[in-house]
Amino acid sequence: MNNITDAEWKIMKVLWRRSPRLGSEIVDELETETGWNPKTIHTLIRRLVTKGVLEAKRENQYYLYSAAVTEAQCVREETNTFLDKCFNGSFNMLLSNFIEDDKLTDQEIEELENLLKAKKNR
Amino acid sequence: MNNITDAEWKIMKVLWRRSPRLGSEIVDELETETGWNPKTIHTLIRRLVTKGVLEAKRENQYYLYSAAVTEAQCVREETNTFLDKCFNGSFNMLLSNFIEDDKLTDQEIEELENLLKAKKNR
DNA sequence: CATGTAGTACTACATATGTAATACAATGAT
DNA sequence: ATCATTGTATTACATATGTAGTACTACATG
Repeated sequence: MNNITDAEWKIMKVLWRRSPRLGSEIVDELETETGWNPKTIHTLIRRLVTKGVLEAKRENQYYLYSAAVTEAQCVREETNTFLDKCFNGSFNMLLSNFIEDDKLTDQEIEELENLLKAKKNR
Repeated sequence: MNNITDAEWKIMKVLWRRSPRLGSEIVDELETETGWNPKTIHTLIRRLVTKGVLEAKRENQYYLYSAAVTEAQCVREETNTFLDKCFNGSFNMLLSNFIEDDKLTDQEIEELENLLKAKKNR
């Protein structure tokens, strides 16, 4: 439903790895990696809370933040948006494109075949 | 290199289908489908020219627009951005996710297997 | 020739997004 | 008790993006 921007996505990833967390923990995880000012990180957190995809529970004087939507849901939405934009919504078109582009190693192709085989047998 | 936004992408698609085209032809293709005002369409065209992904050749008093980047290039960039965001850049992770999510019909799975087989035999 | 119409050039404006700064308050160290 | 630090709340501001509007111009038509 609610759009999570690229910058916000990085916050969500931290919370998807483990929730709940204090703001300071999120800052610790992201400050070096992203180079963001802690203020920036808190702004992003607040926006995510406003969007309803993060939950904030006040514990004493601080907030504990948790992901309120699953990564799977969000990834699914992103995937659909991406497929619509680039491949008219067709996953197979993406795949053919990828396969023809020689983006996959032989080993990856093997793995895929096994995945598909396993899927069919279920 | 240059970012093509979602709205701009629709313009590009028209030009990728056939180039060059007059502005009026682009408007004709998109006005009904998108509900955009012709002025809006021209704004998007101009931005794409500024970004260097469309070429504009003056023919008499009008411009003829052509795609200056291939769809394949753009799709590749979009794909990489998407994979990085959602699947740490791993195409196989996307695939497993998709397959487990039951997003594929049996027929699609067949098609994929054939694609992979064809690829391996080459 | 006078006008309407449509393309071109430029401008506008709201919302989104990235990236903070400021103001205030509570806590922890002197 | 005081002051520096750090969260919280609010505000700021540039650029991006969606979505046009205005001004000017030139062809097409009555």
